[in-house]
Amino acid sequence: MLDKTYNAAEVEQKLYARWEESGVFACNPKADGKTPYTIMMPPPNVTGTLHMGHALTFTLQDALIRFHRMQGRDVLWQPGTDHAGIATQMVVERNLEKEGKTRHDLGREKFIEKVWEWKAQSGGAIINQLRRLGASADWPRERFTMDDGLSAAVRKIFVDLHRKGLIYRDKRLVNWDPKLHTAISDLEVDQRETVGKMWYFRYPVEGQEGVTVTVGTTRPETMLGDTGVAVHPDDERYADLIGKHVVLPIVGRRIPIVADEYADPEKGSGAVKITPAHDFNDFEVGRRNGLEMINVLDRDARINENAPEGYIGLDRFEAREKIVAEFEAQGLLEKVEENPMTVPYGDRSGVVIEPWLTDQWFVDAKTLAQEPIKAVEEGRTRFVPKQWEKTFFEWMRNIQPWCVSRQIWWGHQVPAWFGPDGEIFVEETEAEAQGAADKHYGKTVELTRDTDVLDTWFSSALWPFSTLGWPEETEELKRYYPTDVLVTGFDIIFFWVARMMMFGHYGMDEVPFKDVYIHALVRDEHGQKMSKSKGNVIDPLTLIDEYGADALRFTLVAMAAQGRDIKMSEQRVAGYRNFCTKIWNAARFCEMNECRPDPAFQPAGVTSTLNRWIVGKAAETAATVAKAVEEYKFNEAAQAAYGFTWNTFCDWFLEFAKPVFHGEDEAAKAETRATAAWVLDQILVMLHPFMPYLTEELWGQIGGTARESMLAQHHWTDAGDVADAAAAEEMDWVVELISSVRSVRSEMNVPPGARLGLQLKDASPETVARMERHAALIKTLARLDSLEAVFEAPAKGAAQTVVGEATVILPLAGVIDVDQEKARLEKELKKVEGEISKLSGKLGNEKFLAKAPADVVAEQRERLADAEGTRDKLRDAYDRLAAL
RNA sequence: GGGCGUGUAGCUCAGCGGGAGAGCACUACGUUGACAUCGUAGGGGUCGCUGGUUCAAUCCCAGCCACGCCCA
Repeated sequence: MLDKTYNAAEVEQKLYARWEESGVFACNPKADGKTPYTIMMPPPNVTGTLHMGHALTFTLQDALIRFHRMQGRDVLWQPGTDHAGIATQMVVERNLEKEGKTRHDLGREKFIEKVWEWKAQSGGAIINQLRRLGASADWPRERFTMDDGLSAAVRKIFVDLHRKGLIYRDKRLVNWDPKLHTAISDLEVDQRETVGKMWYFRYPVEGQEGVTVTVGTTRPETMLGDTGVAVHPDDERYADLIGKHVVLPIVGRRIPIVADEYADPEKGSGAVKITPAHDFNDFEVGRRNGLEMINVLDRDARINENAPEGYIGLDRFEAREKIVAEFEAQGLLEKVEENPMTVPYGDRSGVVIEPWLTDQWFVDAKTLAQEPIKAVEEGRTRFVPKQWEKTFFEWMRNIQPWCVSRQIWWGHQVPAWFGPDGEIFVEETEAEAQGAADKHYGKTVELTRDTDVLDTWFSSALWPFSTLGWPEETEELKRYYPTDVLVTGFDIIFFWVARMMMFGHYGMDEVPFKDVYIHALVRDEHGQKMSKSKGNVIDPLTLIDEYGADALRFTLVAMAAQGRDIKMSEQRVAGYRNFCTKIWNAARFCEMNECRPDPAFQPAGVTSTLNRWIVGKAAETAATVAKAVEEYKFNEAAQAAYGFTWNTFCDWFLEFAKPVFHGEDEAAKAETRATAAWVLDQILVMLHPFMPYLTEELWGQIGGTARESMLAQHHWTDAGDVADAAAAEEMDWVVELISSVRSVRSEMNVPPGARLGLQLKDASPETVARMERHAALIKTLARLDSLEAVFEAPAKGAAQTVVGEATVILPLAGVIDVDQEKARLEKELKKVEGEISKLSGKLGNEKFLAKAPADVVAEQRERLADAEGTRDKLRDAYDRLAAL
């Protein structure tokens, strides 16, 4: 006997262990005849803990995975974590800080050891949190981006790309993080809107007493590195100054005035100062005009020795104040304005990023982007929803070189060695580099390895094939690549999706995934982004503790409509917890009434209308759910399953079944029991991808020892053609009749316990037959004690309503309030008359008759006839009442 | 400035060329032996605004208003 209530916490723990032990989550590379279905789990940061965004993405992935596993596919859900270079290094450094140490005290090698120690202890907590969510990944295949195999893949592709000239070392401006002392990619820069200041400085023109050029700047300290002033070539105000020089105040440097279209005559004074070493735009201007590049900042963004005495060593913001003060003192500060602007911040460090001239490794993203762009254009990779293709194209077609080197310690060290003269040897191993160097120099020389490591996304970009053993030609690689779908949020389309596509094409010569399903962001119930600083974070684990993993999962699935963010509310989770309870209780009811699954049950073979109806509906719902999941319309799948389970199965079928179970007809009883059990099984099957725990538990308990397998690996079987339109029509009529009687009773304030007689006036023989066939359940559910077909006027004092061609009469002698009943009938009449006028208006329109499709016209005619019939019967009923 | 998206019941959202829907909330009634984490019934909407296309527009098109996100 099932417990009175479902205990999620207990069941979840028990079942997860059983799933894992029995190996149902494992893929089977040797399974001949089974089509593979593969999803690469986007590896969460090893430093991460489960948040709501993870809960959503992994629930959807698990739903897809479980669904396809139940469809008989050989499923691989490849799990793992990434090493999160900067984030992890920061975590470990913070721990060291508590001991009063820095990573430099330890040295690189010892520090890396510490990181591995940290990873062994507390890293990867998220993996266990994923288990609590019910994620059915192939855990024994878990990978980490710093694993040996994956690291070998990184070295291999780096060397390969370098040989083809697609990775190169270059001195360029990069986004420099002065706190973390590393370059970061464009994507790791957070552009924040602020209101800053625009300072207008006067630069004296050389040899022209009293003549100055005014330039605006938002970063005064960069003037120390100015090497030119630009004006627009067509700007008449400055035409005679082009080619002349200004003398840079404070510094005293003589710098040219050049003509360049970058200067916007409409903005400020029309003249701009050019600092090629500290601004991306100025860098280009400088290059076009042959301007000098003077770096005035050190790695901490302090002023370096290229600046005048008195500024050296100052922090950039101190220098700014000092420079402004100096200009003011010299009378060269024209004005200061408020200036709305965006300022770049490092997304990890939170400090202002400086464009800084350094030697870095770059990937030629432009070249690598070509194949992925083609793949999406040709539909070999498909974005769902489709509009994300635009975002993808937009970025890929304007892609900049990708700076992949980072000046940190934790990560894949760049496989490049420098000779004594700076010659670079890029090889997979030190020995190979030494060999190449020896050959190059004709003697043995000492090499030093590049200390930089690679951007974490570099290794993540290899994930779809490095996890399968690449560059080895493993059977997994052959079988599971390309993968079926990548599921992720739009925020990493650039970071990761695009880069996987670049490297996938490069390494495997094929798309890494056929579909990219982009899901929404999870926000709080007011639509605010969840963030620690706002304090509006909802912890998925807390919700799991309180409502169970299934309730959380179902909430996320039900709300995952394409193209809309999810506003997470606890109330909604509570609602779906109630749904879990509902299913549990329905199962209890079935159990109490001896509805046991019969392995020999043939859904197509049931005979009673009731059973034919529910079997048809169940099969229809299962098909709807399957189709919706295949189209990534998770909310539709959830809604279909929810509606069928609660509204059709529980509210109607089980209620219909009660009179059968309490009746005398043993054959009907047996068939209905078997049907109920079968339909309940169907419900468990179709809900399993969304609610794995509850469904698995019930599957086991209901089946007893007879079930040989767990639901997680049960095949989603086809019920065959069991649709029965006649049965559906008949049961719909029964439902309508009962609903009408209930409605009248409620509106006429008939006490719920009172048993009434029902007269059905002017019903067709078929309808009378239906009523008789379902008399027992109509009586029970509508709380009636008799049913009778009549053709004369009803007994005095009766409530009436219309169902189909017949009038339903409920004698309420002495109980009925005639005025109230009149009012009720008037309301019904008004409603139907409104419909009649709408329909007859339409059908009276010649253009409608001429142009609308015939079936639409016919349908409107039929509806009009029905409405008119109902109206006439309601009028008759009203007249009879009025005649009293 | 460019791009994308969103405005439908009090709230959260489905739907999307021919009958306005769900869940929650709300109101009334209800301990009928599965379930009060429940049942039954009910109220509630100029489908953002303005035009256009169409026999027909919440749905398609254009413009506008409001909000959100991404990129510059």
